[in-house]
Amino acid sequence: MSGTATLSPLNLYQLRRTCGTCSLSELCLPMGLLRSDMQRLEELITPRGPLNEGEHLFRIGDPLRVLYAVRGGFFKSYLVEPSGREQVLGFHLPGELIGLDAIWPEKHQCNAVALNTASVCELPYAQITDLSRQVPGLQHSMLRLLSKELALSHALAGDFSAEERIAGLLLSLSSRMKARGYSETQLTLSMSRRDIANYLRLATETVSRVFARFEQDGLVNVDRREVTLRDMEKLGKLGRCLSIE
Amino acid sequence: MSGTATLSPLNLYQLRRTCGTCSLSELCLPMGLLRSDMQRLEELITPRGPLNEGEHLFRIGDPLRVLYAVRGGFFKSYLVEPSGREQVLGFHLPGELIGLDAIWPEKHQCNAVALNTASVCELPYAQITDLSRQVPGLQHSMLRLLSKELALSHALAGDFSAEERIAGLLLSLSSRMKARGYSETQLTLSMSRRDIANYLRLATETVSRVFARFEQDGLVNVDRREVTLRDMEKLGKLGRCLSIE
DNA sequence: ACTCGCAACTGACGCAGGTCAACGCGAGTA
DNA sequence: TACTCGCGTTGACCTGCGTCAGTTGCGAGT
Repeated sequence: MSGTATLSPLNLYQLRRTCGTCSLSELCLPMGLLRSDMQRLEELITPRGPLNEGEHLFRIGDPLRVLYAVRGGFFKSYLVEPSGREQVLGFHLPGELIGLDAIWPEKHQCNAVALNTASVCELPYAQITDLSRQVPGLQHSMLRLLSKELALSHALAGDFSAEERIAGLLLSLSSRMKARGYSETQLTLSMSRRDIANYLRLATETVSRVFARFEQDGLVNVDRREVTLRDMEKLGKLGRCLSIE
Repeated sequence: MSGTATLSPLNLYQLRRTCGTCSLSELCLPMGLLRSDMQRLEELITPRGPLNEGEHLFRIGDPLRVLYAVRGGFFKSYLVEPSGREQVLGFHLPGELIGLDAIWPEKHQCNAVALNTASVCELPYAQITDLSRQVPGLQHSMLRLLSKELALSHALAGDFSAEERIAGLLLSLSSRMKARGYSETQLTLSMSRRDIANYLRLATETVSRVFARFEQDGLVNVDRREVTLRDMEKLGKLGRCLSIE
């Protein structure tokens, strides 16, 4: 469990509040900024947390006041259709920005909720865009992040089989965890089977069955929410199309 | 056919090349800009056309040099999966921007092709972002357009039945045509059944069958690519979730 | 008028994955 | 220990849509 230590609530307060010393700065909004520009960004940022599991960052219709950068913990974003059905849009790891889809029309288009104990940085939207006018790199970062999210959403939209979707999700989580310094083969899923199924547009039963089949075929080991990726090559063949980043 | 006259090649050259007098300016990138700012934007823009049906604007991997604003005609964007399968990402009407998903990583992520004779405005990306630093409204427009595309992509990702998807597409086209001054009930589909099917993640046969069923139930009249929407209310009930804008 | 080619339509059939129901299991609670 | 509650798993069954194959109809070229 030492691998996930910095995600635990105990350590949240030990994280420095400056981007300059934040281990996530190379993944997050300040990515690639000059030191001096990064300092100007830091002044706008307010840390917030800890949030408990199930606590919401924002809800559909809330006015866009701040964007959020995940600092620790996992989030999911989801929308609620008129029918009442939920639709999970994504899972958000430390270093990732949440709320970008609210820029038009300045209201949040989805809900965002913590999947476990978590903390974030608040980035006041108006001030960030002001600053981004003076700091070209920042402007580009914003556009880049939005553009990337769009590409991801496009990739997910294709019609893939249940196995491809699940392999894709596992690979995506794996590479994102690796980029954050964790093991790329030992994953702890923070989300329920229902969230996974909903995100991938499958039934929870199908997720269970595919996990079981993957285990039988030696692709993974699954123990509740602990997953070990055993055959990255085969997983890669299955999930290639779906793993951006 | 007079309703679609301004989309025909003959009239392309009669369109003024300035945003200020372009009938699309309220839908397009310059939306909401001051007159003086709009003029600065105009100076960056190069008109291009006519493009013939099947001619590509750009292809996957092309470096991002310019963004394109559709001036006349229809485009589709699509990507090609490693397996060789095509995946239609969207249809683009006059006034809409194409190429936004190339901002990260500065290479086009998809192909864009004219569905009929068409023309565009070229917006040099580097200069647009430079200008957007001085013109806050422009920066916001860029973010807004990207954010909107993201919301649309999210909406399309849900698991909807074939009927809901097709109703949603018809409604989306209807409202977008209406915003451009055309009839909201008389549509001329510029895309083939295969493109529609591919875009909606269905089989072409399913599209045929749903069109037939809709016609039988009095929701629409279909004659090849001419579609008349007859019962907007029922269509709305079916497709509500899918029609953003 | 004829063929050729392609887009669109239709019917028969099969299957991936959804639905429904039963059950196991761990975590709380008392 | 027993009782509940939610999550996850498994099996039996069902169905919407994909696949395949065949037909129709329009436009272009000769």
